Amino acid sequence: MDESTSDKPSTRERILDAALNIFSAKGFHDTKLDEIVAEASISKGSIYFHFPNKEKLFIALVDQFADLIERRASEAIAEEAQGILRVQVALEAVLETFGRYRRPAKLLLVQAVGLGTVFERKRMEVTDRFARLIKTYLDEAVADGSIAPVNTHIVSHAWMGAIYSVVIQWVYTGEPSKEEIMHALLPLLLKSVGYQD
Amino acid sequence: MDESTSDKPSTRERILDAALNIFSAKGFHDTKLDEIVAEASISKGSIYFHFPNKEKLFIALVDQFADLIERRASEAIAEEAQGILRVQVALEAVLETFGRYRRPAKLLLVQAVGLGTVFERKRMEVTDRFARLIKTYLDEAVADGSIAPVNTHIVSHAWMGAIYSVVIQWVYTGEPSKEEIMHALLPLLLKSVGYQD
DNA sequence: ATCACAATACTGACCAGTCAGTATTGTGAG
DNA sequence: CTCACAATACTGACTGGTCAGTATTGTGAT
Repeated sequence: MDESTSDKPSTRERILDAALNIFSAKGFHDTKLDEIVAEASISKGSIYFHFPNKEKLFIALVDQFADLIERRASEAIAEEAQGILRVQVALEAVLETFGRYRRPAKLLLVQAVGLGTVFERKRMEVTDRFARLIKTYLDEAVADGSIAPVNTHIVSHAWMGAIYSVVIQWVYTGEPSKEEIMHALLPLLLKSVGYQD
Repeated sequence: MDESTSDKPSTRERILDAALNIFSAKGFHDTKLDEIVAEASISKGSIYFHFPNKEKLFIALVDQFADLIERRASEAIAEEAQGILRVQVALEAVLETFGRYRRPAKLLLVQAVGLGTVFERKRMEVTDRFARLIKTYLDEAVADGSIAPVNTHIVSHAWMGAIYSVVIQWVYTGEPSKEEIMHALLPLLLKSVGYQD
C-alpha cells in the first residue's frame, strides 16, 4: 500500500472522511449509512467491504483521533527537558490538536458518550488512557519537586474534565478563542497544583 | 396533585422510576419502552397517557435531576454568608447530591450526551445553567475581594468539567470515595483561583 | 353512565446489513 | 504484448427484524 503519496483518496479514506463529517455533526444513531454513502459518493456495499459494521466504523474514527492526540502530546514532551514544563508543553500540544481538528474533537468528546453498553468500554478505555498519561507526568513533577504532593489520580481526572469541558464549549460556540483558553486554562491548571509562573 | 403524601406510588411515578433505572443503565437508544413497561409493571398505553413520547419521558428525568441539583446548591448558598465560602458550600452540596443519587447522576452526565441533534439543545441548556451558576458566585467572590480577578467564564466551565469528570469516574467505579473527592477536589478548585485555606 | 386511566394487540416506517452480480486490477504463460 | 484467468474492489436493489407509537377495548370510581 502507498497511502503517503497523495494521489486520489482511496475508497476507504473517503468513507472515513464522510463518516467523520456526519457522525460528528449528527451523532451515531442519527447518522444513516445511506447518508455516508451519499456524502462519500460510494456504495453501501463498499462500507461493508472495508468495515464489519457501523459500530466498528465509528470506533475506528474514535481510535484514530485518540491515537493522534496521544502521539502529539508524547512528541511535545519528548522535546522538553522535564518537570512541570513537560506538563505545560503537553497541554499546549493537546489544546493545539483539538483546535486544529474540531470535528474529530466533537466526535471523541461528545458523540462517543452515552451510546450504551457496547461503547461504554471503549470510552472508559480512552478516558483512562488520557487520565493515566496526565497522571504519569504529574507524578514525575511531584517526584522531582516541581510541585507539592497531591492526589494525582483525582487531579488527572479533574484536569481532563476541565480540558474537555472548555474544549467542548469552544467546539460548539467558537468561544472563547484558542488564545484566551491558553491564557486562562493553563495557569488555572498549574495553579491548582500549586505551581506559580 | 398530591405527590408528597407517600401512599401508593402513582402510575406516573412508577414509570419515571423504572425509566430512570433502565435509561441510566442502558442509555436512551438501548432502552426499549417494553422494558420500562415490564420493570414498572404497567402498560405501554399508560406511558403514552402520561408522556407524549419516549424522548419527552427521558427529558423529564433529566430536567427533574438538573432542577434538584440546582435547588440543593441554592439552598446551601442561602445559608452561607458570602464570598468564597458560598462557593465552597455550593460545591459540597453538589457533590453530596450526586453522591446520594448515582443513577440520575449517570443519566445526566453520561446518558444525556451524544444523543444527536434533538437532545443537543437540552444538553447545552443544562450545561449553561450550571456554568452560569458557578460563574455568578465566582464573580461575586471576585467582586468582594475573596479571590483575585480571573476569566470566570473559562473557570466556570473548567470547574464544571472537573467536577463532572471526577463524579463520572466515581459513578462507574465507586473510586475514589466521596471523602477523598471532597478532600482532594475542593482544595484543588479553590487553589486554581488562588484561594488558600 | 361518564370519565380518567390502564391493558393489549396491532401497525408500519425505518434502516442496518446482505448478496448476486459487475468492474477493475494483477499475474504469468506463451 | 496480449490473452486467459483470478483476485480484489465495488455496486445497489432488496429484506427482515425491530420497536415507537396507535387503536381498541376494559375497568373501577363517583
